[in-house]
Amino acid sequence: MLQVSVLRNNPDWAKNRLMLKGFSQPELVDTIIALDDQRKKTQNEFDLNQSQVNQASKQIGALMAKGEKQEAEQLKATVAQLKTTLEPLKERMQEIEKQLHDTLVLLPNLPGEAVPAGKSAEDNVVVREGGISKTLPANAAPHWDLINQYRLVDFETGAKITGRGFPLYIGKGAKLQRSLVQYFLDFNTAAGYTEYLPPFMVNAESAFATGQLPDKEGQMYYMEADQFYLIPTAEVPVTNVYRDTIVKEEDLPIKMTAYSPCFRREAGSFGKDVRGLNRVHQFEKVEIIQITTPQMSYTVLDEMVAHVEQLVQSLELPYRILRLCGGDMGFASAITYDFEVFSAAQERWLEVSSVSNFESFQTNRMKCRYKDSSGKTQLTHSLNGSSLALPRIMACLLENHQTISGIQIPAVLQPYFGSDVISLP
RNA sequence: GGAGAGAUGGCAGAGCGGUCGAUUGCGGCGGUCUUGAAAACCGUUGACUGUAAAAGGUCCGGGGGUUCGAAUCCCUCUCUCUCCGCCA
Repeated sequence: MLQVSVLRNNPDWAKNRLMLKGFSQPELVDTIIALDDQRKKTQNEFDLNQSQVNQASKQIGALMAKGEKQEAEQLKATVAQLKTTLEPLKERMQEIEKQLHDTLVLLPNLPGEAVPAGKSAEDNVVVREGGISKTLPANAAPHWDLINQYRLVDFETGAKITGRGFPLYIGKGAKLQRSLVQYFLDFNTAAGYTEYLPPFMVNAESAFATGQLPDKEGQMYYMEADQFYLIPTAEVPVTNVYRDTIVKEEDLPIKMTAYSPCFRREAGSFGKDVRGLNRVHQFEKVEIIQITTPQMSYTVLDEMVAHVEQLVQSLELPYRILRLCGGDMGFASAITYDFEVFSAAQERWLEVSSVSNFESFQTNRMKCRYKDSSGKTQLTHSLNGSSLALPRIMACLLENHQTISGIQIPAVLQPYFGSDVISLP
């Protein structure tokens, strides 16, 4: 949620930024400022009245104590009179505040100055490429075939148990998932991230705080009976650890990591994009999250990008890093870097990580603040990134590391996986 | 699922209809003392809103009510703890 003060300070600039993100109603900025003006005015009127009521009530108390009943009764009548104007003012104020909030919540975060203009994925900017490209055997197969050959994932049985997009991992496939999770968590904790294992369902407050509500309501699975949402990412429960808190400046940055399954309805997706492990309703992911001061957040962003890059490199995969253009960014983000790994057998890039700085967009919703050196309370900045999302990493591992004699396991994973190759059954 | 107890500032914990935004202790910050530190002593220390700065307003788990006046009384919801039941 944007701060009204930011919009007030420079409405035209804010509108331009919103348009860069492809937001279709920049005029809402003016609506918000007008509502805020009304709010202030009404608040002022209300406060004035309330102040009189408060004073009179005190006097009544004093008069009663002295036993001057007559005067007290007179004052009571005055208060009753005042209250007839107070009530409608209060109602009006609540109404305006609700309108203001409901409108404010519709605005996406403003993209930072470094964000390139553009509408879709084609306009993203490649920041750099790296990693190892291997020459594949002549009969190289896409992962959905490899999965069958090596008996790693059974989509049909998953569909029988639940539905399409709920993969059933089997044997070495299941173990590879577990190995990756373990490895990623160890890699993150070694870099100073504290490991969390969060609840996999959240309430509406938490989903609102990180920006999933009201924007992405339809993308989440919802438990009607208990009013819980299945998490689309560990970002939601873990960032909410610090909802409604004031942290000490010396405790920043706060670094957290968590594994979780992620549940996404992905309503409306279809075609070859969803083939195999490319897009599923339930997948595993390890996430990194940081809460920092505004001054540090862009340094921290670079650090997180470097961290994820090392992780991708260690898996011996060819990758590239993109800076997303305004139109391709998420609702809550101020700047996002995507990591894509080249899937040789599919001849396409697959997104495996997304690292974003949310600045104060989430923390303003969450009321996560800190006291700066001058003693003033200020909003913190929040950032997060995947390190990493498993299904596509698995897809790329299988495709890029396939050889005639089996799937080679990267050296860093071997201690976790317990062998250096997956052979045909 | 059933019964009971509770929810107050960073923490602990008073407060039982007016003088309570809230006693006190701990912690934090500033100072005195000290070569320095500790101890002791003195002062200071909630959030939000509002303003040029004030004043003013709101907040004692959430929501509603009674009253001129509510942290205090009533209703309701949520959560925590204890006991019982069920269960991995």
